[in-house]
Amino acid sequence: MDGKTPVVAVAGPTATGKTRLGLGLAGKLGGEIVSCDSMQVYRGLPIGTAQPTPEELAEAPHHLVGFLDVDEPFSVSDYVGLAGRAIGEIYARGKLPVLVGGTGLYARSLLRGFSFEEGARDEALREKLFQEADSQGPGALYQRLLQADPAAAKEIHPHNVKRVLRALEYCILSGEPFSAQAARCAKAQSPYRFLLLCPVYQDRRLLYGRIDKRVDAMLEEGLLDEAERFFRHCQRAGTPPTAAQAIGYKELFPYFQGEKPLEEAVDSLKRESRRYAKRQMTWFKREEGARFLYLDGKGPEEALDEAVGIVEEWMEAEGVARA
RNA sequence: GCCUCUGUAGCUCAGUUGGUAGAGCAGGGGACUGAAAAUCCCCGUGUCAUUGGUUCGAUUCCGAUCGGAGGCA
Repeated sequence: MDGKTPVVAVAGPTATGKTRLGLGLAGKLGGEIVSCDSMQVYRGLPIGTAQPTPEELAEAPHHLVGFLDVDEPFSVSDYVGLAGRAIGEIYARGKLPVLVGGTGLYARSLLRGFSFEEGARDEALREKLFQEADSQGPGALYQRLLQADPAAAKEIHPHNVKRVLRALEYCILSGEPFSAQAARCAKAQSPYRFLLLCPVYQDRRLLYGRIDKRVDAMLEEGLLDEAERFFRHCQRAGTPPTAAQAIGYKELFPYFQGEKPLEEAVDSLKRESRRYAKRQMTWFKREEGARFLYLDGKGPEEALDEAVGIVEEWMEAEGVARA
């Protein structure tokens, strides 16, 4: 047994009951929750980002939920730093860190130990490159990347401006090819011994049914008010906050602008949630070492019992002491 | 009851001057290293309503039948 910090992660598509599952595990195993969600970090958006309710927050200590102002920038590298610190502190307290959330990139970067150096990001440069893409077309940026880092260019589709731009930004700022960083990360040693539990439905219709129901529930809880308040805020703000691209807000904005009837906006919100869940499944399917927990036909109790069984077995095998 | 229009992919429709068909949306698959709830890539066989006829050949033309929409008295 090495001395790495143990982490139990519950990561998977939306609306599969990750929050309840994580809380159940934390309760039975003496854990604290570390969120792994790029949108739940923000304050003031509890309904649309599906943050744990106040009751749920009171059930176990939570970290990285609703702590950031919506106008603050946030990124994977911030996440990995903060989550890593939280996990260390929890373990030092003799508790089990339980990671819960659906942002695949965050989970992978944290768990696999990707490193992010200071200064490899520059808002002004990004803006400049973006304008270049805008005026000369996306092909021009891609040509530049082809020069700077052919290996990275090969991996990125020319139309994917965001990723072409980021790769180029990295090359310019760090003085090394973007692909060199990727190669380093591929060899990175994880600072944790972790169990990645991924709750999923094999029958897609079950998941989609849950998503539709959850959106309706959000609306009943007051999503419209929350989104409209955020909409006003975005109108006042200069640069649009990251959370303005979150599902649950961006689909409702056209309604507030009077461009779309509510019913249509809600339909598109449900559709986007379904597509998001699909993308998440694609991500976690190829995530190394993911242990799937199939939920079809199971109630929350049954799912939790199964999860506890899997985690206990893992703790035993890894020699992780119970809190 | 009569007249006109209409019946093609899950939905909305295009099309074939007769050689068995294609778009949008929905849906499916995939990628993913500092915006990731973002961004990007790939995927279209369906008794052309049913049934007779004309024809070498009909989804396409003609008739009947059954749906749907509108009009007339």
